[in-house]
Amino acid sequence: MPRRPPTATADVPSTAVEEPPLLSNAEIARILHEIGDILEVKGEVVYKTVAYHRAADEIARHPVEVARAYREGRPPTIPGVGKAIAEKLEELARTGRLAYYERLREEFPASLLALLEIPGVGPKTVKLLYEQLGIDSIEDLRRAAEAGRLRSLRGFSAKAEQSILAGIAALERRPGRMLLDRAATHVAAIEGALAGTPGLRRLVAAGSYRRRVETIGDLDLLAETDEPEAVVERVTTLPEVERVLGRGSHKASVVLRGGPQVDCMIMPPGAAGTYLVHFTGSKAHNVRLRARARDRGWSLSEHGFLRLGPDGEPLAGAEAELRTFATEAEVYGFLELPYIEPELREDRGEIEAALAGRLPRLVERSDLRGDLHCHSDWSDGVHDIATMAEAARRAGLEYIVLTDHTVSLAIARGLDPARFAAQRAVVAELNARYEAEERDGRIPPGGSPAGFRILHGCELEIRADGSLDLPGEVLAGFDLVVASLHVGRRQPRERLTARVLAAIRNPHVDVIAHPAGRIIGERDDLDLDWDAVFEAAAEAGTALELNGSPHRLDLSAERARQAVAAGCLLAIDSDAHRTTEFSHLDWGVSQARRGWVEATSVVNARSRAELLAWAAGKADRGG
DNA sequence: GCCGTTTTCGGCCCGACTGTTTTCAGTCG
Repeated sequence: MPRRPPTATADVPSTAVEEPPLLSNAEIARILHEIGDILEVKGEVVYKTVAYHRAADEIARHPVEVARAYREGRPPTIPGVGKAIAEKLEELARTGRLAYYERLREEFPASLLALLEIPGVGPKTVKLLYEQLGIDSIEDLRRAAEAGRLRSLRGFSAKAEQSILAGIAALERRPGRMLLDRAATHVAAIEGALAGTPGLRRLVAAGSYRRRVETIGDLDLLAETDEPEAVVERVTTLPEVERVLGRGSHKASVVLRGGPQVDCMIMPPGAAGTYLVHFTGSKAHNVRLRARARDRGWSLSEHGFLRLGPDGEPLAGAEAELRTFATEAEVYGFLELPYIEPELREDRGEIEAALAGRLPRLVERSDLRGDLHCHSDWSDGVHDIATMAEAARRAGLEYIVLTDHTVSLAIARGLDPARFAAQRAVVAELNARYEAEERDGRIPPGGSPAGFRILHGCELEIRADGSLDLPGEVLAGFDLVVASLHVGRRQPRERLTARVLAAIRNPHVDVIAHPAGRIIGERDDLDLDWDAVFEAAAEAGTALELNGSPHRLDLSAERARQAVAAGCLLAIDSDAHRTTEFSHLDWGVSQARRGWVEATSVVNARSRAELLAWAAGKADRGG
C-alpha cells in the first residue's frame, strides 16, 4: 500500500518527502552480520549472535527484495526473523538507517571486526586485545605481535604471537570462495594423490561441495579407513600443502598452496552414516536432526547416536549405548525420516516435506535428453559445429540446439540472417550424415544414443531499446530461439523488466537464457521485477534457463524454486563454448536440485519430438 | 534473538584440536 506523504502544505514541495534509497538484501545482510560480530565481541549470549547471523544468511539468499517488501507494507515471512529483527528491518527499509546498529558502531570500531577474519582469532581474543592493548585493526595487531607486546597478556606467549602473525599472512594470501568447477578440480587432485594409501577404503568429498553450494570455501573430505595414521600422514605431506593447521588421530587440516583449506576427517569402517550426515551439513539441517534425535531419547553426533539417560545426558560407562550405521539412509531411517538428498539439506523446508511425504523427486543428469544452449566457432565458441555435436553425443545427449549469437552482439561476432542461412545448410548436412550412419547401422563413436540431431537456433539479443535483434520472419525459421540480455544492464528496473517481458511474450522466443545476468562474485543480478517475470513466463509458456556455467548458475537455486512454484518451465543448459563445457550440465542439474526442481518442469528432459512440438505450439499460439 | 507434534518459557548440537591457565578456555566446523 503506498504511503501517504505527511499532511501536505503548500510550502512543502513533494520532493521533500522523497524516500531514502532502498537497501539491497546483500547490504541488509552485511549490517546484520556486523551486528552479530559486534555482539560476539561484546560477549553477548552466543544464541543472540547466532540469531543475527542466521537472519543475515536467510535475507542474503531470499528471492524477494526484503527492503522493498517492507516498504510496500507486505513483509515476507523469513525463517530466523522474529519480532526484534523484523522491527530492525522495518527501520532499515523505511529510513535506510538503524539506530541500534549505529550505537554498536560507536562502541566498537568497524575495523575491529576485521580481526575476527584472522584464523585462530575469535571474539574473546578480539575483546581482550581491544580492552587491554587498544588494538583495533589488523595493522595494529601485526605491529604489537612483531614488537612482542602480546605476551604480556594472560594466556599469550611468544608462540601465540608467531601464530597470530602466521594467521595474518594466511589471511592476506587467502583466495576467495571457489566456484564449483575449481573445487571439483581440487577434489579430483586430492583423490588421485590419496589413492593407494594403506587401509583407505573410500574418500568422500562432503561439506558444501557435496551439497553443491554455488561457491565453496573449504573442502571437507571423509576418509573411511583401517589405518587413520596413514591417511593423516599422507594428507599432511601432500606436495600441494603449504601449511599444516593441525593433525590429530581423527582429523588433519591443511592449506593448499594458493588454494583452499582442506579438512580431512577419519571415519571408522562400517560407521560412515552419521559421519556423512554430520560433515555434509548444513549446520542448520544438522541442528534439526539433532533436535529430532533428542526428542527420541538419543544424542546425535558424527560418531553415532548415544542413548540419553533420565537426566538428559548420554548414558556413560557400562550403561553407554552407541548406535552406528553404515549408510545415511539408515541414519534418516532411525529418525523416522526418508532419505534426504544432500542438495536439499539446508533447513529450507526439507524436514517438513520429508515428514509429510512430500519430498520432490529431484531431476537428475540422466533425465536430460538435450541441451538448448551452446555455441560454435561461427560466433564466440571455440570448436566447429561437427566437433561440438560429437562432444554432445559422447555426453549422452540426443540433441543440441546450436544457438550462436545474433548480429548486434558484435563482440561475440554475432551472425546476420545470411550467415544463419549458411549455418543452417551446414547443420542440415551434418544431420543427413547422422541419418545415413544410422541407416547403415554404423554405431556412433562413443556408443552414444542413436538418432542424435542438431537443432538450429540462435541466442537472440534483447537490445537496449527493448527490440529484438532479428525480425519475426527470420525467427520463424529456427527450430528454437533462446533470448538473452547482455547490454543496457544498468537501466532502471521498469525498463529492464519491460525488455525481458517483451521477449518472454514474443511467440518466437522459447527460452530466456541466464535471466538474472549475473556473474558470480563479479556482476550482480539484473534489477528485475521477478514476480512479473515469473508470472509472464508461466502465462506465455516461455521457459527460463538455469544456465549451468559455474560462474553463472543463473537462475539461482532459490529463483528456480520460485519460478517453478509460479508455474514456469525451466531449461537446464550448458552454454558450452567448447567441447569440454557440456559438463556444465552437471552443475546446472545440481543447482536445479537445490531448487527442488523435478524433471517434469524441465523442457530439455523431453524427447526431441516433444520439444519441437512444444516450440512449434508456442509460435502458432502467438500467431 | 528465535521458536513450539511435550513447551509462549526455557531451551538452543556436539566434539576435536591447540596452547598452556596443570584442568580448561578458545576456536573451529
